[in-house]
Amino acid sequence: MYAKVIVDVPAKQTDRPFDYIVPEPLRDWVAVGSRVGVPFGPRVLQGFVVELQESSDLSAAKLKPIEQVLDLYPPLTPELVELGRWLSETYLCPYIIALQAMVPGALKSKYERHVKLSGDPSYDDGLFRLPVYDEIIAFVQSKGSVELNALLEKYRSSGAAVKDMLSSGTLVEFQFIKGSAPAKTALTVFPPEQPLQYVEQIPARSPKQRDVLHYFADHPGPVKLSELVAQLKISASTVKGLAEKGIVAIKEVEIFRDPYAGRHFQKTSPLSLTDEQQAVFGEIKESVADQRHAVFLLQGVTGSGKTEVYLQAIQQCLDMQREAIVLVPEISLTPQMVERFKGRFGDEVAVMHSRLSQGERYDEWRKIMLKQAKVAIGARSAIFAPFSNIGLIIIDEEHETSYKQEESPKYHARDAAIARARKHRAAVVLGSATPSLESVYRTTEEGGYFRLLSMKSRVENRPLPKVNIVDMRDQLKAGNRSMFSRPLYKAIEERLHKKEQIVLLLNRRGYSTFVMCRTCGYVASCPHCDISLTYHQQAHSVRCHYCGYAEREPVVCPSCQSEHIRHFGTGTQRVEEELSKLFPGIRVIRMDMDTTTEKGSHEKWLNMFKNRQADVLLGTQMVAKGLDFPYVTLVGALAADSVLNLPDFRSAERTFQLLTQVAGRAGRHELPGEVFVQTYTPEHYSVISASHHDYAAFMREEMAMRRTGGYPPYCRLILVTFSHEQLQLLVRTAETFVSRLKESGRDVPGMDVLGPVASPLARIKDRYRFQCMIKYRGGADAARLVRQTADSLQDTVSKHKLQISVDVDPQLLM
DNA sequence: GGAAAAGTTAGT
DNA sequence: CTAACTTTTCCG
Repeated sequence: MYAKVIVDVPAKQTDRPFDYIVPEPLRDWVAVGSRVGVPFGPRVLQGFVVELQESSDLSAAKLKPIEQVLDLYPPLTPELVELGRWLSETYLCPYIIALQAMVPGALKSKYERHVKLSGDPSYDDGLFRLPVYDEIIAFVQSKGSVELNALLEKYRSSGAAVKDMLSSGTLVEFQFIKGSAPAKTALTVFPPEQPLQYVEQIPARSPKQRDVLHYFADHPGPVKLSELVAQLKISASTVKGLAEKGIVAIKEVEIFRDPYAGRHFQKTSPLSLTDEQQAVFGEIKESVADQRHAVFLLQGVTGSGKTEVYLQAIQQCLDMQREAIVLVPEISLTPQMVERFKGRFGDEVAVMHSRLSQGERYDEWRKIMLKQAKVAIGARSAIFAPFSNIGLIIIDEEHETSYKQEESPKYHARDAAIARARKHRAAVVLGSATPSLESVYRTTEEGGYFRLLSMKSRVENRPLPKVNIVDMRDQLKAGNRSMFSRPLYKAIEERLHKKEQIVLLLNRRGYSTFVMCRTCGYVASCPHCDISLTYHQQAHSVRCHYCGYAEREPVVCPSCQSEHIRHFGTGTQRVEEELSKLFPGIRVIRMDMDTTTEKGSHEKWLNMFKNRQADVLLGTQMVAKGLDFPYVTLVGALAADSVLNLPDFRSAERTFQLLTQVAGRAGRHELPGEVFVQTYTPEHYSVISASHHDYAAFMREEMAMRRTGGYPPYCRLILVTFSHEQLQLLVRTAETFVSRLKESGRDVPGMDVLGPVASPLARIKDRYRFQCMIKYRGGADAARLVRQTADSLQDTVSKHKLQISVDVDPQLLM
């Protein structure tokens, strides 16, 4: 038997399968999707089996056997191996990168290079040697074997000596692939069938052992040793005594780290649906029942009860003995959300998100693998949950940009979901209050086969909150220079008085704090990137968001020596300061990157707010999503249009979505809500239609703009970014690329190559960046042409370490 | 990606 | 002529 293997070298030349012999003893272990260790050139690499065959076209002399199988079960299903192929072709990345992206981080290849003494004392040949040789030998001997990097680190100045000893054979190198992530095990006690019949055998001087038997009489079934010891306040040796008598058995049993251990989820039952919900559910249910592939775009206003529809649709799917995947944006995967799913489906739910430790994430993934979970809920990468019989995929807040991965493979979870659903004949539900234009377009006749479902009213017919637009130019004219307009100030005052709660949104983008000199206008900027440095209060430092460069906050201007240099901008910290100045004694919870990095902090703050231990929840984007607190009656967007001024054709869409989302946080329960939107552009259609909760009006305007401007969804985009330290070479290569692509795309109708131009982020980490945009329509195979053209520049790329990055369907045009 | 092989250059 | 350095090739 022979296996085709994709090896772990993400390069053009190795981006193809290599044949290996499957040795007899490994036959039962090697399958499509297995992770294996294979000899490749001079070393052993990790790889994935993508095909098995009876014969190979290669001569027997060239073939080598697979060295090891790395996991008990293949970490990828054949379907996922195929999906990986699709990812690599659609998003133009090496196959191995796509395959790696689908397995949990714990299984990413880790190679360790170790050295040990060869045992052949050839160094003792009487020749003079530096004393450091003997030191190294003694060190390696004492440890048995040492990791090469550690050794080089320890004897940093004697790297040559280590190298010399390796080449002379005194030291030998061996490397290994760090095996599969170790499953955690626990000692577990297995009781006999009739515990009480053994009580007689226990001598009276061992009362504790009798206690154990009585315990098992009440609680049949195995139990963790540690738990038993804690519950009965006995020592482990007591149980061991029983085991030695052969009455109980103690075995190592694999356990899952349960990130939600010790928490009880209130079991919930299906709520009764409103007519609107019922209608929507009916459609989805029918498609799930028929096992027919379909994509539903569910447009439901905030608070219309989309989640309940999801829950019942999942139930339907489980009843069909099929599995379901639920994707939610990372920041709305709150404990509240998890609770709703665990409450309905209990242990059948696996939760995957970035705040879990690597081990926890691995265990959740394995629950799916071992068919212990039927529902996977998680952020973007949960779309790769290794299920084999998917009936339903739900993508909540489908318009969220976080569904697009910014690193290779630059996939969009929505499209990956559809690709998977087709193979499984599964239904896809894309839910949002503000669906993306791309998805809406695909519900139209010219755009695709999506079916539009909508829910226009909130549950129990609660009204949507009243939205007030505040023109900040008027505030300025009236002499109010604070970041709180008069109307918002009054509203805050009133809520404080009534002991109701307030959510304040400050869109950080474009408003991060920077350091500027008021005398000469100097702005502290990164020496390696074309971007200004961001001020961080705790460390009194300024930092670069792109390369991590940091320096102390300057006290005098480096340019003109003036002392009038200070930090500017409206960060959340400053809003917090101003709030406490304006409203002494106000209790503010600030949620931003600085306060939510610690594990569990996110949850802690939200719980505090929920328990009304604070009056105001102040934050960036993350306060706009999915939160649901009954006492919130006021929402303020402090700088609603900060996104609007960004040079991105999606800025109006983003503004509309953000305002609609944040407005939806108010008045979700008995108390009515009110919203204030502060803006310098009150006449903009995105602001106006958001204030009227008028999605249709916004959609009409924006679609028209996109059509005239020639932007998605009326065409598709590919963004190609080139980067290199030398500007000249960079520009020359980018120009060559563009002219070659134009040449080969000459006969492709509707394909347009723009640029090259300097990237909006013109330099990052000392590398200049140029980009070119490809617009195309319909099924034109633009991606293939781009790949061919990029490949034709391969020599320049590898010779000068020039980087070409291709982003199909980019979300950020940076 | 990394080592070996092939090709190129410079130094006596 | 070869050692040192660079480029190319290939890995199953």
